[in-house]
Amino acid sequence: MRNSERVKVKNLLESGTVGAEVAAMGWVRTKRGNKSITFIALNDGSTINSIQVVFDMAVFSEDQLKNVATGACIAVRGKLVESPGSGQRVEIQASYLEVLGEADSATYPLQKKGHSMEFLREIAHLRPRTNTFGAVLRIRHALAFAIHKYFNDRGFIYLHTPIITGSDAEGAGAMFRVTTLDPNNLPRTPEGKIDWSEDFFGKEAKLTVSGQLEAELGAMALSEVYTFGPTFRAENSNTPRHLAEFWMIEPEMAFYDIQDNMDLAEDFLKYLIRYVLTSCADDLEFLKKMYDDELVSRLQLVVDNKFERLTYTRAVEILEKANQKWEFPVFWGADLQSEHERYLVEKHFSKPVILTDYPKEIKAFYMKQNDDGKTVRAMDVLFPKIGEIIGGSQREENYQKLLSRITELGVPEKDVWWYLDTRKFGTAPHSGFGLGFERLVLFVTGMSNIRDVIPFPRTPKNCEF
RNA sequence: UCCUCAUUAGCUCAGUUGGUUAGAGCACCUGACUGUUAAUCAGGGGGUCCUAGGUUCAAGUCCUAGAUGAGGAGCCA
Repeated sequence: MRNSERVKVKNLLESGTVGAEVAAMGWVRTKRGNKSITFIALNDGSTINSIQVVFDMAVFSEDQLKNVATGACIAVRGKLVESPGSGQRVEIQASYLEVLGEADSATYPLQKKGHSMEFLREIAHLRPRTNTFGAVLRIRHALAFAIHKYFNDRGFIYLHTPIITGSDAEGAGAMFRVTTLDPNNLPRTPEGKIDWSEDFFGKEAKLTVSGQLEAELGAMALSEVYTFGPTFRAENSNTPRHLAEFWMIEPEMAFYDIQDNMDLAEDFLKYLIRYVLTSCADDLEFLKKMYDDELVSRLQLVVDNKFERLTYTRAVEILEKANQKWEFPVFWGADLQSEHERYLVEKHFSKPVILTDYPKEIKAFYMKQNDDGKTVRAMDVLFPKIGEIIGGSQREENYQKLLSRITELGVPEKDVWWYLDTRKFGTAPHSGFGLGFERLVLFVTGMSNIRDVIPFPRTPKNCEF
């Protein structure tokens, strides 16, 4: 059977004409039956739902169906009929069966019954075949598509920033080294240090931790740009919210101040969630039923409410007055801890919160300094359950102020001369933010571990598949 | 990286104050059943109790170290 004959399961279930001769291909989820009739639930990933294929054992032999067990891949042809059973609108009355790939039922690891997420991580090559991962991966795709659509519809240019970087100044954490040198035979300088001039790029190279600095270069020409690509952090983070390799979206906009930046971030997040609510309703309903009863209402909460905007200073006042014991003390100048952020979002305001104007000491060198000399125009968007989902700021566009901050923090000027150049030649007020893609998928799917919202997670001590 | 917990059949787990031959459900195999919905019913096979030491007449159970996993924290997106 050829693909041209095949109809996707989603189309058969939603709009298949009763009485039509149809063909389908997919993987067997379950088989049940007796000597006279066999039922197979067939899934091709086009939807969470499987189509029921009915085999009349007067037409098919037991031998033909013997090796068609959970996990096998088959092609079937038959008549689409109204289902007398209660679980589905239509089913295929099979007249032809082709086994494309058997799956030995004694050794195939996936069963009809539930598996733990930990076990499924060990078989990440097969877990897309489960209902849960099918739903998560379809939602992940929908979000990725919606991100491009949102920006494209608003005239943003998709800018491909480098994955390998020679700059160590991004300041967002430990980096992975990229080298072609033989670790057992490293070239040395006369002083005995490693001679990086002998390496592939003639200098030390790393995997990027952020495309922001390059995105700013794009914004200084194209006005509005965004990046959407892989990002790497070599931190030894072992939490349900961190990956060593993850995807990040970083819009960067000329002429936007911090208010414009917040407006964009809020509108963007609401658009994405609304998109999934309407286009992935089946998958969300499944995840809600299986894992998280409040999933849809939590998404609706974000879409329906104006995000609360307040300054860091005001937030510290609220936390100091809160009748609550903190593991970490709250005072002006301290970085806010998870417990503080969660209190603001989940207890005090009960909706997403945007905090602005943080002390400059706890934020990056490129953020625009306020006139008070103490704070910078940073903004963090905090969400229920997962905490910080977006971090951004208005950027410092004044050459002298940026240079003095760089000097204060000891960033080598030779590493960022090109970044400083944008402030020398035609500088402009501009802003941007970073959104961790998997954090967004985590929030939208209600999964509890970030390793379960990316097909092949990379974490400390884990690089299989 | 720190703290806590866990590791027993393919999967999920039970296993009492240390004591005879380590159990259950599901999965798998065999059989029954003329429309099932994670089908049902009957029977069967299946174990390096994470690893290495130690205590003891006796260790799945107690002690030490390690490995792996999870949760919390930090770092952050």
